[in-house]
Amino acid sequence: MLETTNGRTLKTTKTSLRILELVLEHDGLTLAELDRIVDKPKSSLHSHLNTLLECRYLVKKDRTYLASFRLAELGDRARRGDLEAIATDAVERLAEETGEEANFTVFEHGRLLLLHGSSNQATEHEGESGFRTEYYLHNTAAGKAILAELEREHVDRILDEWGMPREIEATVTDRERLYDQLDDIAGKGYAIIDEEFAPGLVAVGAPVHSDGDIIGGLSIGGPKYRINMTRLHEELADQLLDAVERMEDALHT
Amino acid sequence: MLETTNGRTLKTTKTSLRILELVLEHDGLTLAELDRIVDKPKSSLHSHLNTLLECRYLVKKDRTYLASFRLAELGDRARRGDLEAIATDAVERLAEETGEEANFTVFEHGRLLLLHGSSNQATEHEGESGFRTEYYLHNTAAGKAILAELEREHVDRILDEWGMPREIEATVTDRERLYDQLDDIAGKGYAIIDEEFAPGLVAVGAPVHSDGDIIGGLSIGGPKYRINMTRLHEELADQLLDAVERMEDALHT
DNA sequence: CGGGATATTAACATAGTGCGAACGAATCCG
DNA sequence: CGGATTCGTTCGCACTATGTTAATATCCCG
Repeated sequence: MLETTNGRTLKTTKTSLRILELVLEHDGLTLAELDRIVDKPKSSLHSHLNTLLECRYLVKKDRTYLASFRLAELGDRARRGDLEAIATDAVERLAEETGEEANFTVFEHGRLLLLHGSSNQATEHEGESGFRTEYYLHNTAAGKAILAELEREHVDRILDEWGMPREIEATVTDRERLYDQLDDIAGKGYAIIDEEFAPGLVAVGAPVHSDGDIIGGLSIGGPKYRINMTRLHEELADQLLDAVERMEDALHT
Repeated sequence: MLETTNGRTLKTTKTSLRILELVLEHDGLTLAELDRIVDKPKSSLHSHLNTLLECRYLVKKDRTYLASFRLAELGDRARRGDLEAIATDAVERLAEETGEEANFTVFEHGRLLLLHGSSNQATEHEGESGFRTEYYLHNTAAGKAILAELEREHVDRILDEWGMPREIEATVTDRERLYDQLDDIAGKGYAIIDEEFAPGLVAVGAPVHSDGDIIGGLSIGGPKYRINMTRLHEELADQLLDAVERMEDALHT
């Protein structure tokens, strides 16, 4: 699961995929609209769109290009069913036990992708498109816990690639300070965030392993007025680590 | 939703996507394995894999490339939530009413993709990978009903692209015979299949429209010993057409 | 430790892409 | 209703970026 960014990389494919993602994000685009977004000649864009059409990644309704339903089905195949089931169980049970919100995120390419969260059942991003599903490592509980287990060199590669954008005031944006925190975390096996991601939000997180490497992170969080630091560090951290252990056992088959 | 296959098409992107799909189908591939499947130099394949890695469509675990979880999330965005909900309702209700199996499929690029079927709850292709999710038009009830509504020229384009593979003995594989059937169907608004798709299976199907064009097809089917031709043509066809009407109303918002 | 398979990098020639511009086809507006 | 504008598609050239072959590096097995 290492990601090294060297080696040859095909620009044609890259821009095709970029265009695909733009169409996805905008829920459909026409050539002219795309032309306004991307600084490339119309004719070029046209070739890319046409290729994506022929490969059935897009569909054309009148003049606007839309993501195909086939893309959704391809995406489904990318899900590893067992992980999804196990993670969902773990999250629901943890949420139940603690009364707080639990999440499992997949660790991939230096970021965390939400697989299942207890708040929004079934991960349907229903309605509002503003729902976030991808997180940084430096400002999330599970993320910091994961970073603490990686070699410093790897941490650096990730930070180089993604940076450490400030989410709110308390977000750590200085590498040295983050390194210090990671050293603290390393022994405990879990990390916390204290309003570093969103106002009033505190959380505990820990990595989940399978087959020797980190596949994601489990976390519990809630409003600061309900969770004080002792509860976070003791009660919740314990429950979290138990849940992680159960998950890892379940994955071990 | 027309698909015309002319215009420039980028070979680089095409092979990249082909490789992506191969990785998907095989649930992970190593470079050497891929090399055995695809007749291209290893180094070329390597560039493609590397590009897909960098774009986060793949993930590398040891030496095998796997579809990323991010791909699954991208796919989710391709789903139009309203359609999914409406189709699911329609299918479940129809299955309940008739006691037979109902399906809704999306019409795209000359094929039908299963959105929801009453037999397997929630469209999870759990377990067996052999589960089919993509159908031809010429040997399915909904497919024939759709073809009957298209202009002959369009029908030809689709048949040219996909052919008319024989599924079992009774499958229509002759264009002229299919044309005749389509003429029959045209007036009725629904089509039937009689063991043309699978042994013992009969079904009725009809197109579902939204905003003027065909977006998919609804169908009911079951074993021939339980469904005789009169029930199929009268009872089930009626219930089907009612369900289609309800779906189209629901979609009209 | 060494041999065979596998992955990665390097260098080169040309196919294939990017580009600009010209053409057509819609669509808007007075 | 028709001129003007926006949008989509096609064409041909230049040159970049890809495919390829070959060499190097890494891994994995006994």
